[in-house]
Amino acid sequence: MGNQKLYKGSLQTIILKLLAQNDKMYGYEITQKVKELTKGELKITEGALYPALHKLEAEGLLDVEVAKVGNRLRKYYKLTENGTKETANKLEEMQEFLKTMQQLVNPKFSLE
Amino acid sequence: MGNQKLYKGSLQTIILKLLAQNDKMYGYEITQKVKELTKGELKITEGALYPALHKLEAEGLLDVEVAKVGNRLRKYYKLTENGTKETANKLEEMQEFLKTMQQLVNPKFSLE
DNA sequence: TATTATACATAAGAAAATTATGTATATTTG
DNA sequence: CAAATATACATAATTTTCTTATGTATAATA
Repeated sequence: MGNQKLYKGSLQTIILKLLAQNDKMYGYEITQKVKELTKGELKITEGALYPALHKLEAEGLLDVEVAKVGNRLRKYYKLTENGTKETANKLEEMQEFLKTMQQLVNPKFSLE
Repeated sequence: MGNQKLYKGSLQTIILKLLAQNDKMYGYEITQKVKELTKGELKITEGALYPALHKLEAEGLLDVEVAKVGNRLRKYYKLTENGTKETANKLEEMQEFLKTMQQLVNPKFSLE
C-alpha cells in the first residue's frame, strides 16, 4: 500500500507519547488518533502496531486491560511506571534526532 | 557499542545530502563528516555505511571512482543524474517526516 | 444485503540496521 | 622504534522493525 514515511524505530515513541497524553488507549484508537493528528500523513498499519504493543507490554512498559464493549473486545493499554520513565527518554532521544536531522537536511544550514 | 539514535531509513538520505553538497566523497570521509557536523551525535558505523553505499550504487544513484592515495585506495562516490533527483525526493520526504514528528512529539503541541 | 468500519491477531518476507570480524596501510605517541 | 591509533575498505551473522498478506469476528452504514 506504501504511503508510509515512518522511519523505523519511531513507532514505539509515537505509541508511548500518545499514552502519556491519553492515559489509556486501545490499538485501533491509536491508529485513528495518529491519522487524525497527522492529517493522514502517517498511517500506522496493524501489522506494525500490534506486535509493537505486545513488545512494549513484554518489556514492562505497558499494562493491558481487556474490556468488552458491546460484543467486541478492546485491549486498553496504559503506561507502567517504567513506561513513563522510558517515554521521557525516548522523547528526548527523538527531539535530539529531529534537531540533528533538521540541521543536516535543512537547506539553510548547508555550509558543508 | 550503541549510542546511535539513527532511525532506520535515514542513513540513505544523509549520504545523498552530503554528496549533494560535496560533489564527491569517500566512505570514511562521510563517517567523519557526519560526526563533525553533528558534534558526535550521530556516528555512522561501517557495517551500515558500506552496504548502503553499495546499494545506492547498484540502484544507479551513485557513481564510484577508485583512487589511490599513497598506497591505500579510496572509493569516491558522487551522485548520478538520477541520484540528484532522488536526493530531492528523499529530502522532501525527510522534511515532511521531521515536521510531522515534531508536531506529534513536541510538548508544546500536546493538545491530546 | 453488501460494504465499510471496528477490533483483534499472526506469519512470511524485506529492509536496514548492529555487532563482530577481517585485511591492510599510515601516522602518532610513549 | 614499537605499540597504539587512525585511515580505509569489506562482509557475515544476527536482530529489529517494518510491509504485505491473511484470518477471524462484530457493528454500522449505504
